[in-house]
Amino acid sequence: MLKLTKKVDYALLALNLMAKTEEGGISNVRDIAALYSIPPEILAKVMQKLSKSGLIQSHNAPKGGYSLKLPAEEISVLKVLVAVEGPVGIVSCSDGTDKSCQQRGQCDIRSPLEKLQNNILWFLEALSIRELGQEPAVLKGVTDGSSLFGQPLHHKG
Amino acid sequence: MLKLTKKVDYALLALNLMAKTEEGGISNVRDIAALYSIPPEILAKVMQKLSKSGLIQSHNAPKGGYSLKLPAEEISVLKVLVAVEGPVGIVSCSDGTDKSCQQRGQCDIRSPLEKLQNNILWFLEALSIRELGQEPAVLKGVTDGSSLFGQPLHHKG
DNA sequence: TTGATTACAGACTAAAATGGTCTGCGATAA
DNA sequence: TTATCGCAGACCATTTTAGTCTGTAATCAA
Repeated sequence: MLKLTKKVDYALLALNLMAKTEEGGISNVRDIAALYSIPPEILAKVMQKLSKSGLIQSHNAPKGGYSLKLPAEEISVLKVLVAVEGPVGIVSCSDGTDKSCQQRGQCDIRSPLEKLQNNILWFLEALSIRELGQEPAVLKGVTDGSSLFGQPLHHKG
Repeated sequence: MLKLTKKVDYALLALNLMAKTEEGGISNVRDIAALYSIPPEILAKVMQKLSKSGLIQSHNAPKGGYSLKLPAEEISVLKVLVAVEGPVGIVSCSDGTDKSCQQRGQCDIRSPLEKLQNNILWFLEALSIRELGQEPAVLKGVTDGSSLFGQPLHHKG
């Protein structure tokens, strides 16, 4: 629960690798899969989805493969996630999946949960695959939760 | 993916209801299940887990049921989540589930993902079931992502 | 022109997580 | 002593996730 799928993992690993290669560099599925011990067929599907979503560019030919279609700074983790797995929602009534929620009439916690979700989405959108491959220090503004709130509320850490 | 389970939904609905009843009030499974159209057997299991985790107190008798064992302000959504579903990790290598990650040797995105996860956990810990039942305005500090960061980074909303 | 190499496409199966059902036991207060 | 509540766990169905298999299409180089 609340877990990223392996396909998303694979996509992030691949994109992180591509972000580190020189501008316009081409990587192919076989090599990436071998490097990370990923089943090539799975990675192939994942890359095709990224391609269809316009995040990467395919080169269908010998010595071909994929290259980033956008600067690494403009490819957010959220975009990757949506490209690979579709719309994201921490509760099913918020991603268009659940058409007939049994609790809808009586549900009185939807609003805060949706706000919670918005935060998560915002984080995912703020984090690019460029930052993904950088050292922790660079990520401080995005991912160090300890400085995010004015008032500590009820958190005891 | 990245979705809360229905059991967690049910737990939050039940706890939110209990938080709104007067201090020390007792609610029983049958009534709560009926109110929210939840299968009673499922809710029963969920409540038992909450009880074992010390979040609520059981009263095993006629006219019995459950009452909050802690003030609603001190029961975080994260505690509920862990009580019902166990340890939380957005990637399996970070919750103790995955003992033999194939990518471990080559993985160079673990650190940022774990920081991302820490943020999510922090949010979940900062949000209590008391806030869960209050109007959106009260939640501004916790759940309005638009004011959380100093620098906007690459987010375009 | 042919063949090796790459991506594209989708059916299919296996495994795991999730959601839900069923049955019986134990505690307690009226 | 019995009806009402929680406790416990086996069991099954469904959905999601992960992975496999087969074949097609595009492109470049020999």
